[in-house]
Amino acid sequence: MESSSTSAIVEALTRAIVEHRLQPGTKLAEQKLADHFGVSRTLVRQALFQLAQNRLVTLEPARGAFIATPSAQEARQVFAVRRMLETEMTRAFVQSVTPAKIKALRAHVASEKAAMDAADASIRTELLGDFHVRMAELMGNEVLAQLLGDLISRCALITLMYQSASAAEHSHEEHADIVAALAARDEERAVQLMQAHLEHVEASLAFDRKRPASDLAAALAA
Amino acid sequence: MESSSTSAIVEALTRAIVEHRLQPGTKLAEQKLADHFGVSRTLVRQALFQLAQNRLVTLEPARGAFIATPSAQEARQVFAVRRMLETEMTRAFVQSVTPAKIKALRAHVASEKAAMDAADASIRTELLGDFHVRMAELMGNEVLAQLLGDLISRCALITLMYQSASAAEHSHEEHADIVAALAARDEERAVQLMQAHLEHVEASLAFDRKRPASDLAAALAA
DNA sequence: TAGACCAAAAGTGTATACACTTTTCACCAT
DNA sequence: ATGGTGAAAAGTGTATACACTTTTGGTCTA
Repeated sequence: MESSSTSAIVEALTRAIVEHRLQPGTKLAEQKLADHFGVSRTLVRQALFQLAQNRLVTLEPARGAFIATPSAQEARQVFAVRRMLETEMTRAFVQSVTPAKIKALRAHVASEKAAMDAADASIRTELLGDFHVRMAELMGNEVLAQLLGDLISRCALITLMYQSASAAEHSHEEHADIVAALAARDEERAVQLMQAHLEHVEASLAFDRKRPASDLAAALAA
Repeated sequence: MESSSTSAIVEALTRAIVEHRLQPGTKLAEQKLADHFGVSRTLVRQALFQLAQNRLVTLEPARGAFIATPSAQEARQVFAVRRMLETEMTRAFVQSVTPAKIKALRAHVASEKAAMDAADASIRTELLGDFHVRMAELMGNEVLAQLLGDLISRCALITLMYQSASAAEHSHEEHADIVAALAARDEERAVQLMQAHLEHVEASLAFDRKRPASDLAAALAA
């Protein structure tokens, strides 16, 4: 079990969704995916089930799988959970901070800075999300890292659906500020900055959008 | 898709695991499960995949599915995440407390009290876990409720593996104290009590156990 | 022209088939 | 007795088959 083929499909589709190559609402026809990946529908179905559990895909009985279209309410709930989790994660991080961890975070923020200038939006989004996952990983808590990773994947989908024109692209600077507070072991300031950061990201969303479904073959070809 | 058969199997197995009728490490043979539920292996496999994502089951390639045996490290990580999440959940609960919500929690604590005296241990465990899920549900945040539900299922498995003779069975009283603090809108006290409660539960575990695998057919017959 | 209706096409849901891997166990050698 | 060997049995991994549902698209009717 735990076929590598299945997880390869899950990863390919997750990337396509998180990198915004597949629009919410897009139908994921099993046979088309099977043809594309060169496997049978069996493996595709397993992958779709898994994605449905991650809430990136919605399964409608007898109708098929679609890229999820999270409601504004669900979006707010996801952000509320992130605030809860990351507030306390930040506190715990300060308690167990080391020079090596700060160095790792600074390195990540540096790579964000590099991506800011040149690369395309999808890579930026991915790196900005990874900052939070990296914090969790550095705490050595895999359960936390996995959980937060899932939430942040959902956030990528939410961002795609509701991002406003002036999306908060000062996230990178806020990350840098958070790292500075962590390095100074200033717990209250770090928590404050993290909460403000998450509120900014959420506030930058415009909960009144609609976007067209995208072309399956074209998105996966990339 | 999203067959009701599959979710029925998931629920039956989850209950069997959480209620301690299936011991960690027990092999879950696909054909035996298929025969028991009167379906084909296809549906059983879907259910096992889903349970693997919930971390109640471990899939070993070409060897099959087994009831998960969470390590002591994983157990501590799960509890650490619960503390993070529930600390902030408690704060938010106080912020949005209403008489109706307090009433609902009191009703739950009352049903715990009733179960304490008579019923068997598995029902007690289930009710004690449900208290935390109920809090999440009352906050109207389904994302939070689902997440916490998953974590608490894992805790049930952990409790099974590592519970000591003198398991903290004053959880019920601690729940009552928490509700009292919530009703008084005493945020700091409520948070304090919740953190202490989770620490007590974790502290009651003996991280040095081993238990035998259980008999599949007998456990599911119940 | 617009709408209802129905058959064909496409797609999903479950079972089954088959290849390949792991486990079991009888048999043999030491 | 003990430990290794190999074939049979059991079990998993993937593909395919088939029943049933939804969608499509054309035709008929008002």
